[in-house]
Amino acid sequence: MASKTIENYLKRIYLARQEARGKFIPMGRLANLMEVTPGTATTMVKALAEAHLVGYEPRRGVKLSRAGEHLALHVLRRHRLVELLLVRVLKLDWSQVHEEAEEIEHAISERVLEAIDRLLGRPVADPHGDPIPTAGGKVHPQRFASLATCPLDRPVRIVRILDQEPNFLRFVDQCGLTPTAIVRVQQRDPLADAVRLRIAKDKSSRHRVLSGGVAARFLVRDP
Amino acid sequence: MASKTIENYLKRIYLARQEARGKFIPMGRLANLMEVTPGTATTMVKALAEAHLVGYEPRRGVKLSRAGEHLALHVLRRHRLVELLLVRVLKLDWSQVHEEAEEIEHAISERVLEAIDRLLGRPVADPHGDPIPTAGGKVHPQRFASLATCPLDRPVRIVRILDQEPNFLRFVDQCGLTPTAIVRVQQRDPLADAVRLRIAKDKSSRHRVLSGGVAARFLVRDP
DNA sequence: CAGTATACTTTGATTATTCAAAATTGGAAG
DNA sequence: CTTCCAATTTTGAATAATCAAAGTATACTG
Repeated sequence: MASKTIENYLKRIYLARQEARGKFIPMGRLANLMEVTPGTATTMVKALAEAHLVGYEPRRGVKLSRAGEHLALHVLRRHRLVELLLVRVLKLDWSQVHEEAEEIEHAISERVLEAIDRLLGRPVADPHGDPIPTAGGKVHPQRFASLATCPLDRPVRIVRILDQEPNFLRFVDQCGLTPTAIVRVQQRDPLADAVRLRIAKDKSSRHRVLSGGVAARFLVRDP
Repeated sequence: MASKTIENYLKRIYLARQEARGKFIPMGRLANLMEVTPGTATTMVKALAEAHLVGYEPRRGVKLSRAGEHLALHVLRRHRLVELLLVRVLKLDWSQVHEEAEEIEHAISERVLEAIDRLLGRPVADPHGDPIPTAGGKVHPQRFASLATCPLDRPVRIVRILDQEPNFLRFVDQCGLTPTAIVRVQQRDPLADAVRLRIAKDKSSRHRVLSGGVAARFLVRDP
């Protein structure tokens, strides 16, 4: 059985690979993500390599092996189904479930996982819009535009938030920029790095201005 | 924060004290319950004593301190609320939830616990009839008779099963001797160590014979 | 190409939890 | 009392995960 620590390393490596499309994750980056010293990351990764869960090349970095990716996807499945359970059944706040799930994901068996999946009706995305891997370890590849790249003056639906920071999510909630919300980007100012948008369901119908970096964290598609 | 291991030691010590009313639990007994070697139990208990969670007297045994008992009750509360969630919401099998909860109990926060408690409507007992400690750490002291001691030829309601073994619980389920079931003890034969009873809702209305030891694991009260 | 900064790896140590096996002790049996 | 046994405690060692700090390589800079 993989320990909690091993599961977390694999999950982080998987998620890091998403962002930076390069095959190898440098050790410094991993150490940062895991909040450990670089030496710890090196030691741990060498152990993971022993267990054939990752490929490791000194001074280049790590990447997941087939087995490692499979395990990472299982952890992610548990994480995301738990998040959804916490929101939909236990009515927990959207912005808090990530940290809760971070612990629970290591404690639930296949049996409980299946029960959650059944109860929720085989959902395909968690409360942040992150796709839930199947039991077989497949993820539907999403290729969405973001508020930083979608066409101007056309309504789009927010489908995913690429950030789990409670503070950020509370802000998102406040603005009404949650998944399923409909918004329209009115203007982008590259020099000011500003994206100006209007939120559909907002009674006050206020404008909102986000930086390009923040806007890029909202994935959208046609409503 | 108390580790999973510490929580388990405290929980075991608490539960062991229930059975044997003597104040101190001998180390051998604890080592057995924890499935570790005696040396391990001694080491661990000395650490717990350092942390003022137990009182330890060499060659006499351990007992919980006020703080230790408080923590033990918190763990038990988590365990039992999780069991009930698994049965009532996730529809897991009665006989399996104990082992599942054994892991999950260490992973849930106060926030999640409160959400479960609310969702379930502040329940007072888990699926086995075991009382759920309050958030403040109180347990309503139950003083029930058992099938080994209750009056003959009078209907009684099963309210609690003092055993979590999946095999035993499956058998209990099969017989229909689950909590809330109404039964009547027809006869006790001390020499044969046999308790003969009839189950009310059983269509076949069959008799059932249990040993005295097994009968004592069913707590009952007036229906 | 030499010199240095940065990123990475190694080394030596620490904490938590465990085991196996040797040492001890407290009382039971003679 | 002495002897012995069973229950404990002690000792020495192992594993997992971590850190601090020293050493090494890579790449950048002039």
